Amino acid sequence: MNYEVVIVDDHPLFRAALRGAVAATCANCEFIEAENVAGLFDTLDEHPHTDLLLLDLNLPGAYGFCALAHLRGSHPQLPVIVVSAMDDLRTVRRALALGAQGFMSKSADAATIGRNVQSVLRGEYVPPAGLGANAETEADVDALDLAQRLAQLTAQQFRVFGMLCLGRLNKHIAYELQITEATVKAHMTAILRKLGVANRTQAVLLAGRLLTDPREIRAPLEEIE
Amino acid sequence: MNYEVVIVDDHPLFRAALRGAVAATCANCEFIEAENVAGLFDTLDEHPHTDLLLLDLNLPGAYGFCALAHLRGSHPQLPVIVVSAMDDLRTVRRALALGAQGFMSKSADAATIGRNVQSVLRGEYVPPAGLGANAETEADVDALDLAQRLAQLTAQQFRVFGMLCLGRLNKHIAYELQITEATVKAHMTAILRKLGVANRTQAVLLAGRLLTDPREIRAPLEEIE
DNA sequence: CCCCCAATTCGACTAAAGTCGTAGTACCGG
DNA sequence: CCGGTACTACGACTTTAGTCGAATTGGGGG
Repeated sequence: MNYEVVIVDDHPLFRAALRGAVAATCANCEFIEAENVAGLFDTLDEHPHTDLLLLDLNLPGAYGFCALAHLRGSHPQLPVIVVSAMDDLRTVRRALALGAQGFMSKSADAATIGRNVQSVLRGEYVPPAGLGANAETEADVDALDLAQRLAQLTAQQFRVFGMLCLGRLNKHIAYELQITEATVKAHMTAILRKLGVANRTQAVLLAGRLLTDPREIRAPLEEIE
Repeated sequence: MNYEVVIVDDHPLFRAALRGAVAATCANCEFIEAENVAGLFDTLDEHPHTDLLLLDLNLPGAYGFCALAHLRGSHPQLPVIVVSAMDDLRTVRRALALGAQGFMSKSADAATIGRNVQSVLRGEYVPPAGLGANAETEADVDALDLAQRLAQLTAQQFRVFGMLCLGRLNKHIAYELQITEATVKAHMTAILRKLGVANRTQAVLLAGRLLTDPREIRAPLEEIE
């Protein structure tokens, strides 16, 4: 069969490697590539019948998780496999919580990659082996909680939320979605409620915590004085 | 001339070495030393006319970045040179983003250190030489540009910006700073101009790109009154 | 078939955010 | 002493954000 596979990564070499690994197990695959989030959505507009998306999380601007959230709204049916250099438990959980059908470390070998892609193309759900074995740290719970709040959003609300994360005005969001500003505001109210925040600024801050590199978290703050 | 220079580092030997390197180019410098963040703020209270602070980032507990953020609020006009064992690009640009006037690697030689200190004492902005030389990616230039925009903020504007990054309303910021909401809005307008963005949501997004984890800047700024 | 529920949409209203002009103050060089 | 400059502060407007109530649509059960 003929599959359309979109690959998003900012490193041309890695895109090529990924393409090679998938092609080895899928002779008739057609590949489309993008190197950033903007390019990704352009590509999806041009190829509405994409069968699979391989998404790197560490894109320029670090909007990987936001893009994933946005995808849930704009292309709910499109299976996504997250390909990330960071493969710690927290990152994996957040990616899966945001609706990724699969997760692969960048250090995975070609055979594993090909196998996972095949599985997802068949409609399977492919979390990495070993997930669920480890105990949850407090940070994990926090991130999961956040992701689950995001998961409550409806499709349209996800689209609004995605543009909110780009700093757009309600007016612009309304124009993009072909609806009235009043409607955008209504969605915004629902989003704020579901995320448990008071205004759009706090919503963006909350989204920023999803983009946070867990390894960077430093010690608590009381002892400063 | 007589400069008061505060040196903060937890290793006595390194403090001595730093003192020697600076003294070689600044005969009349008076040195005050502290070995942790608490000692730093005590010292600054006792010596309110300090001309320069040499701050190690790798203090016990890794509160270096927190301290830097706190300093911008409590002692906005005090020039700070960050001295760090970690001199990767990410660390450098975060330090500069938080308002450091200079950055030196701990592996720098005495002559370089003395020269940089002299430059900063003259009011110059001294990012490390390596930053311009080996940092050619678009993201790096972007980050430096953003850091310099942040450095344009006045003391009061920085306080407002800090609370903005907590998601506070203008009303609350006004209450905290003991000024009118109208004044907060005026500061906000200036902040948005200097950062080159259109509204507070975009300002928060911009901050998120520089300060990977907003929680690091959060606490110190909360303690400013 | 009808009812219920959820999603989407919108208009009218209130609250918050942001702009513009202006004024006081402190500081610096001539 | 005086003019320029930068920071801070505020009031009056205009624009944007957010809430509330309500109408519409498109499915599932009973």
